[in-house]
Amino acid sequence: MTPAIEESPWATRADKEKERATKRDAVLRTAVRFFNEKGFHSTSLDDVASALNVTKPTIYHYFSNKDEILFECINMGFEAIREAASKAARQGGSGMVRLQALMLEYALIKTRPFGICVTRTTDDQLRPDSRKKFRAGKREINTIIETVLAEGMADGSIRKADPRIVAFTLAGSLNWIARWYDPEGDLDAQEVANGVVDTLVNGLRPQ
Amino acid sequence: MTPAIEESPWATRADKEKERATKRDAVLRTAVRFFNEKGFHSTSLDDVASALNVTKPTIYHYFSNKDEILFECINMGFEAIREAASKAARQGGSGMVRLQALMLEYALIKTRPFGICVTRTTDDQLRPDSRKKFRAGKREINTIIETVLAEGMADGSIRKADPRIVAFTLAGSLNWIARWYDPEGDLDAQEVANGVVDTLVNGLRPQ
DNA sequence: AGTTTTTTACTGATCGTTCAGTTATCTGGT
DNA sequence: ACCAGATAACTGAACGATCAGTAAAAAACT
Repeated sequence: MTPAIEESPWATRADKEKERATKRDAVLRTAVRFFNEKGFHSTSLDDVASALNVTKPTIYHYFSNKDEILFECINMGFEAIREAASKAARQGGSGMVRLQALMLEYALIKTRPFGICVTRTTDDQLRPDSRKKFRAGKREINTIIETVLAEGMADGSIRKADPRIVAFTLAGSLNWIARWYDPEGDLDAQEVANGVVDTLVNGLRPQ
Repeated sequence: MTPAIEESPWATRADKEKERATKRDAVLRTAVRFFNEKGFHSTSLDDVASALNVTKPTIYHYFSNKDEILFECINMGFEAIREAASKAARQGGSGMVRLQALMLEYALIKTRPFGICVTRTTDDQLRPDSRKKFRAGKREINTIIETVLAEGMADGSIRKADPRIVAFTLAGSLNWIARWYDPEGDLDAQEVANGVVDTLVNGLRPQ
């Protein structure tokens, strides 16, 4: 083993790889902000590049095209939802309890850049290949919700109805947060999440 | 008075104006279908023109630019919602009753082309001027919902909560229909509307 | 003849993408 | 310790395709 030497000014291979990953990540984070703010089509790679103080071709060192950048942003959002789902599943409890936990996390994700990006992206913005994966991802999430719903209806913790329609109703309210939530506004993300989920769980009818 | 003559083969001024209006309308209807299917940016005016068996400059005879076409599509959607709102207001009843009527109509509109277009359009697709009007229209509709909600909460027919959050929750579920409803699917528009509204009114909790 | 409608042919701008080349850093052989 | 070749990071400049939008002429209509 090499003895523990004082700091070397030279980076190790691991350091270099980490730096590359960091830069790649910075591209995604900058890009997703532009996409959410100006829209995908109205964001040029020059916008992203100059915000990072580099030139456009530099971006092509880390990504092979604009489609890939968008797709990876979306994937970050999907991944967050998947984690929320497995966390909710792990915690156990009735269908209703698990669904509520999932919805609260889901709502929070929809106030954050990558989550917002998933909602704001439409099929036509992606190339056929990514579009397929995008659709598959949306179906996957829809299935997760539908499954928990069906379980809750089976165990009596959730009112019985067509799980397909209910799933879309929930997804609609939650996804829509990505279209109206304002971090500068006077409602913070947690208040929004609680409020939306409460409305969905208890409905409009009094009592 | 001119006597009632037999049919003249020449069109009257009114006929000409009507024909022009019909053609203008056809452009909107064709355009909105493309916008909804391929997205605004991915739809070229050549697409629209050739679907109508004319060339692109013909479209410019009826509209001054692409932005105007999109904006008028949106306006048709807004107009439909406004009508639904005033119809619900006219019918009277408790806040809950009027809100339910509004939501059912709203849901149906979101299964139809111009309604879908409103949901699918994002700020960045419009020019500054239309964008302002678009935002104003969205605010207007939001205010309508919030007002009925507040009235229902005041008269006790709707459970009390923050009307802003509840309004967005409802709008989310309803608008989202525009993103998932499939006219070819096995659920018809009325079933979807009933199901979504039922879920929102009664919530997930049993009983 | 004059007006409306439509077309042909073209322009101008945007922007994703690529290419050729520079600099700096790293690696392996001596 | 040194050098040669490879590799990574990055840039300036240009290409190619797509479209929105326009000008001018032809066609249709009254």
